[in-house]
Amino acid sequence: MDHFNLYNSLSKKKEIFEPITPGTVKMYVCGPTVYDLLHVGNFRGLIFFNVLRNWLKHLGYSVNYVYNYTDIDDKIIKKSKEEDKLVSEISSKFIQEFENDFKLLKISKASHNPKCTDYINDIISFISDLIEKKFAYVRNNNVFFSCKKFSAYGKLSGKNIEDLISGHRITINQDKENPIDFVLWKPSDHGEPGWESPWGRGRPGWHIECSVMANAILGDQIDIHGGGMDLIFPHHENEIAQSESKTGKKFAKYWVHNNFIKFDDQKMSKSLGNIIKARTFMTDYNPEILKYMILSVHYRSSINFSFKQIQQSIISLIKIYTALEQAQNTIKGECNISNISYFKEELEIVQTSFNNDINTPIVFAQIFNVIRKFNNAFKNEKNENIAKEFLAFFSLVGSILSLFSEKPKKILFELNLILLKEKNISLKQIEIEIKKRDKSRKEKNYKESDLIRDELLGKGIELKDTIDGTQWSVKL
RNA sequence: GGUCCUGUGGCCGAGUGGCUAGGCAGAGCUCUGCAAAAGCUCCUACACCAGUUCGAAUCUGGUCGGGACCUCCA
Repeated sequence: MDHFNLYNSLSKKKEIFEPITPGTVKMYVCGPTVYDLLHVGNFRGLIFFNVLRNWLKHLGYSVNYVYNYTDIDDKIIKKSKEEDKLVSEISSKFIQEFENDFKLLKISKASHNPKCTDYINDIISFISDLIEKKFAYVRNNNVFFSCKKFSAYGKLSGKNIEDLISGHRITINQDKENPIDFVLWKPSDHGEPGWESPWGRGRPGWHIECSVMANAILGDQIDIHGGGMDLIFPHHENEIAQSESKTGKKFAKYWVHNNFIKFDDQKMSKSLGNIIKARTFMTDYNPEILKYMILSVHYRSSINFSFKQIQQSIISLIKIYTALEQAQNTIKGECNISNISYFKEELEIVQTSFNNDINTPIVFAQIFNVIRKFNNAFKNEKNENIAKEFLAFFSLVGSILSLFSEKPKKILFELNLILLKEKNISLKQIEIEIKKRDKSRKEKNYKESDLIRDELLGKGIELKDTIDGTQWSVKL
């Protein structure tokens, strides 16, 4: 695939990617509502869209990437009441917490991280414009968007207005002309945060902020708009309605949506209590594992997290870093190879796969092919050039995936420690046993040394004798 | 009820008309004091039924199963 093909939720097809303005890409991804720590699901989008951005940059585009914070919302207000704190205290706390989590991922930041409350004036003038153009109406200090005025309503989600009205699941609001109309501005009660507006003191509705911030920072038309697939309706549908009604232009050229993370085959949800916070995951396991797991499945398929899957990912990462360590140990001096020839074929497939709607599972398949090829070449002699090319391959692919930049020795130890947690043995015990065994081996008392090794193996610990001494690893 | 997605080997997971990824697990071999790592080899599947086609996991129709959205949600 010579061109970059990207699946567009709007056309439900892969399309050749061509930005509106040649050479530059404007990308907006809906960020979190900041009222709690984020879960791994939120991070799936973040990790995927980072790869998309990296790939676009690799293709030579200059990318303007906006990832927003929704810092005014009913959920934040609810939390502020529960905790008797200011809304701004809650939101700034969780923005900070998010940024702390984000740093652990070691991926580069978006170009902009706008906050909704910094754009209240823009929101007010955006809404005023919609009222002027008769797409919105005022009722009792509320402003509603009139969906039937926007004839293309439903084009993203494939819904039609009649079906939505006949559905029983829409809350009837007396002020609405039509049950499916949605609120652009609503009044704030005493004690709730609010801003003066032509419609009284109030705050923005649920969808307007993304339209406004995208417009303020990126302009009337953007190339890529992304988010989780549950945002398709109503959030993104409503964004289209607002933005296109205001500007009369097509809002986003490509709509890109990532699928969900399930846990033990169930959608993560608060009611089921199976939410995994990103921080918990990264503390219990490792950010590298999170990135690896998320990218090892195509972004439009759902992923299932389970303990077994996590273990498998750890094993795969150990395999990768073991080879990286081998290569790094082989080369002397700098590794500054720009031309990869030994792994040319695999690299081409990698590029084709990224071009094919960011098909990361195929990229991983190539990574393992490259590892096998490298190990094969190293069976007989240690060829420094191949090691350098191997590292160059990983440096290139790793920079797009934002993976594989850890120090092998360090992460291999950490990964094994994670696996060790599930075993009934401590690191200290293992070290003592290894010393005992070394002594026996030096005395050529192999019967004794094998006994020690077999006992450890029985507990799930494998020993391997290397030139650097005996090392241990966890066997599943 | 409406709209849409999906069903691949023991497990995970790509592939969307012929060449049949990759990982984990399992078996055998090479290497090694014995192991491990690594390599080689094997295990080779596409829910079911019909149709289109020289040829289908891949297209079409139907059946059955799983899931999402329609309500805040990544």
